Amino acid sequence: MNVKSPKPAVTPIELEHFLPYRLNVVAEAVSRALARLYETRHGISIAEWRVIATLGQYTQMTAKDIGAHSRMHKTKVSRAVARLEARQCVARTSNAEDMREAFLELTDDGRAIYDDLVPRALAFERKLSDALTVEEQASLDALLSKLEVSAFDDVGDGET
Amino acid sequence: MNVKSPKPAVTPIELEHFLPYRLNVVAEAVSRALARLYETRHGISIAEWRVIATLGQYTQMTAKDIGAHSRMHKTKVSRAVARLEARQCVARTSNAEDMREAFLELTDDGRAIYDDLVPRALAFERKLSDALTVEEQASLDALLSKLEVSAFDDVGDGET
DNA sequence: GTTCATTAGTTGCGAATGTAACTAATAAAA
DNA sequence: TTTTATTAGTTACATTCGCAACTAATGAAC
Repeated sequence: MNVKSPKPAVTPIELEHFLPYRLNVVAEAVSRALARLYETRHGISIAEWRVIATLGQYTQMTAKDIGAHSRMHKTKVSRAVARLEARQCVARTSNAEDMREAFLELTDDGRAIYDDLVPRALAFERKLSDALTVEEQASLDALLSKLEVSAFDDVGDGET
Repeated sequence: MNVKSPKPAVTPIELEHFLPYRLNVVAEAVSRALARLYETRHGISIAEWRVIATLGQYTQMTAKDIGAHSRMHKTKVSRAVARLEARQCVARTSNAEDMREAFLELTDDGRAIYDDLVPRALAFERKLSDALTVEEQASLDALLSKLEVSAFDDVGDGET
């Protein structure tokens, strides 16, 4: 009892190998690089890009559905759509059957942005995953899917 | 010339399989769940956790080194450290050899938080990667490393 | 030693974010 | 029909973020 407990000495975490940290660092680096593309070419944010991408793929959708599909908070969608509408990239048609919601579509301007960005975004992705073999790419896709399930379901309601 | 060019018709991107999007969604879900842990137990943010984790691992460091190690913008580090200092979790000792910088260390309170969070963070990670086999975990780690390199070096200074 | 450049760290500012509260419309209950 | 609950979407508010500009200290050039 002469040494005053020589430090709690928890085995430390090595941040560099801590999965949540690593995922975040990679995702952030990728997002940032991609955002630069959207921003410099068309002055749009990633949220705006996601709205455009969703409408480019599905033609017509409500804000709620866009949010569900692109996994964005409804206020984020609302504001992204508002900006895009102000810039005439998205058109709103209220639904006569349910006046709470409105169908959103790309305008010609919006589609022009989409058409311009799609090949570049794909090229970006290709360049990114050039570091991986085809098998690795497939593997990564599968692993991300598993993590996604795990992250949304399991984690977050753990013990405590 | 009777049809007015039947839509540009770029092959659309499927957002659900677009790597940057997927990485971001997974990373965000994981971060959010983990942040809830740090927040509810100790009222700290992820940035603050990263500072604590870095100091927990390396004992003493300057703000600059913390930023480099945990890949955070210097203003983010500065503000996180300021909050932690105000809460007596981090102590600052200015370097007599170079008065611009200061060495940072965890106080007892800071270390208590660290000691409390480390096993929980590791449990969280374990739970998360329980969805994967051991080989898959190793594979993911390697793939993330490759992507990290790719994202930081290659991409971002492409053509245009 | 004096000037100039660089570096560590902080702060002002505008933009972006999520929560919670709100509006307006629909649906369910009574 | 009238009340009550739910839903789509917007907005007020507080917080967070990164860039750019700043301060203070060090180092380099001369």
